[in-house]
Amino acid sequence: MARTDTRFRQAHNDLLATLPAVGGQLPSEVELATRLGVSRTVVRAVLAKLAADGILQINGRAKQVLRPALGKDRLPLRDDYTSREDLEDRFLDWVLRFDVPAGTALNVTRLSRDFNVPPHLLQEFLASLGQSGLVERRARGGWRLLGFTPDYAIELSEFRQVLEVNAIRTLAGLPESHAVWPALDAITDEHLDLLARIDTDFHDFSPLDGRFHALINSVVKNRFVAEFQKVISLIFHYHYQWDKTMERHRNEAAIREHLAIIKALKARDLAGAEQAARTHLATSKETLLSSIRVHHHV
Amino acid sequence: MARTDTRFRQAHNDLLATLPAVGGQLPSEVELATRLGVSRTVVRAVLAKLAADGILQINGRAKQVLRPALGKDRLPLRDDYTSREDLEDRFLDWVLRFDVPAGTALNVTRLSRDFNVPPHLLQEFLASLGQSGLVERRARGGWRLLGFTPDYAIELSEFRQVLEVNAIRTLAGLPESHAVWPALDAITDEHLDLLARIDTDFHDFSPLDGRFHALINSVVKNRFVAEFQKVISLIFHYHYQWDKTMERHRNEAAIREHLAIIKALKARDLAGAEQAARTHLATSKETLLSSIRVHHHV
DNA sequence: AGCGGTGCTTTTTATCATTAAAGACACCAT
DNA sequence: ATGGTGTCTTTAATGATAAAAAGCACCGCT
Repeated sequence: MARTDTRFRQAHNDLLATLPAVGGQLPSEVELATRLGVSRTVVRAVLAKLAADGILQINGRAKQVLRPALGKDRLPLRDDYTSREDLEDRFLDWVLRFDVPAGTALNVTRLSRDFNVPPHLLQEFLASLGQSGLVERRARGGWRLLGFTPDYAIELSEFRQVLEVNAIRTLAGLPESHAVWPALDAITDEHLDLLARIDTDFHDFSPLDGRFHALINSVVKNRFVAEFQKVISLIFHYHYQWDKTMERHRNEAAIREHLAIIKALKARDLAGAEQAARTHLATSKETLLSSIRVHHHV
Repeated sequence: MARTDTRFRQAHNDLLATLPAVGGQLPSEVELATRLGVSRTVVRAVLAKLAADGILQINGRAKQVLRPALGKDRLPLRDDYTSREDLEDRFLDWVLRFDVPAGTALNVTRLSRDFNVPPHLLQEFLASLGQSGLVERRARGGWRLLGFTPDYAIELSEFRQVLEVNAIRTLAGLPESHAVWPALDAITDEHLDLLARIDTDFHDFSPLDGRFHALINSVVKNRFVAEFQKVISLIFHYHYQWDKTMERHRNEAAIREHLAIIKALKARDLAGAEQAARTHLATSKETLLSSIRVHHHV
């Protein structure tokens, strides 16, 4: 058919929930529209419905409440579609977790059913993934999953290294007054804190790692870098989630590598910092690769 | 309605064009499908149509030609939609050339009419542009053009510099036997050749520039780099097309900068090559920026 | 009995008509 | 004059639908 009337139903229920007492008046359509966050068209449809249900009496600009709203006046909402972000998460989860072989043809209909989104949005989502190289348009219809292969992981890691080493260089050249320095101090403390309780809390490392790399990269103000950083952190983050081998040991080592980078940066030792960063990124790359290999051999 | 039957019509006409003489036989459906590049379903539809038109007599696997094909047997084709590549070109052309202000809301219906593509494909195209930062999804429907602003150009140039300096570093470390060295020699000659006839042929520089940068970047085998290289060269290339100020002088200077980079590379002078590359990229950036400014003030 | 072939069915995708929603404009009432 | 409503136009999301692809089963010929 056509667009869903979710918007209308939502506004309808929202208005019912905040209805004035019997005999009270409702404000103008424009104000209601602002309040409910919808267009006047929707507001008018809701008002018409309420009038038809005998809840309101509408007469020009007078909108008097005739009776209180009952439970059965509420309009049922269909369970909502998955949001764009959820979709991204769930799709990556599917690709990375279930080890979908490279080259698999993607079935838009099936996926959209599984992920509970209109096919339309899935299509758009796949198109937006195009640039990340995980997925490809087939010549005559449909999509092909290129997959999260070792090749892919290597190239992603190398690209990450280029970006991050560049960030380190930029950072090392920043003046003392720059906000990044106190932020580095703060995150150093967080690292030391976690290190002290690493035996029990090593799971806390993943978010800290994310914030550390985000901080480093934040000094490069560039929309392209930022865009890629999103893909990168997404993928690395996902792998942290399910590669449990040697997790405690790995995380402790990574914390020490982070601290080495920070130490060199604070000493304004560009060469040292760059070297430390390369070491750390190489470790990350190996971790990522080994987790793929382990996964592939399960 | 539904899918267009362009595929069917095309196959129909193609088959007519290669029809054997009267009395001859057609090969199997599978073979025809391969030959025409379509599925068997389409082939069968075509054969049925030809039988209905009295051109073929079909009897089990015998497909005999009854009469030659006439001009009026050909099915008319609707003028075809714009291809994906054309769309990309035309869209960028529109954005860059007509100086669409940043923040403009894009009208999918109108654009799809103007560009002669189904709205559907335009949607997909806009989604795929998402990553390049030129366009953004609005909260409740529609798209917004973020536009090709000076900010955008600066960040693009900086990103380009990060990638290309990295390529230069990689290149300088390659062994003598690597194929890039003879390729560099060859492109050096092309530069010298163009330099000799620069007064008349300065228009030939743009493609040469494209090939030079592509060669430099070709040593980095990375799908993410390659992806971005496409965006970058597209945009720089577009600007070359219509910024005619000082074109001859600019191009001559650029050729000399290219030669300086090559010279340093061949001397394995990494620092020198990097410096020369930075200089050249800075010039490029200025050119791009000034062409935007000029354009904005027209 | 095997294999090249066809008949038929089942998916799956691209397109389009339809409807919800947004926005614009003109007019009305106070 | 200003805040409001009535009405119309435009636009985008959605589901129905037709085209194409892919799969399955069987047939006939050697």
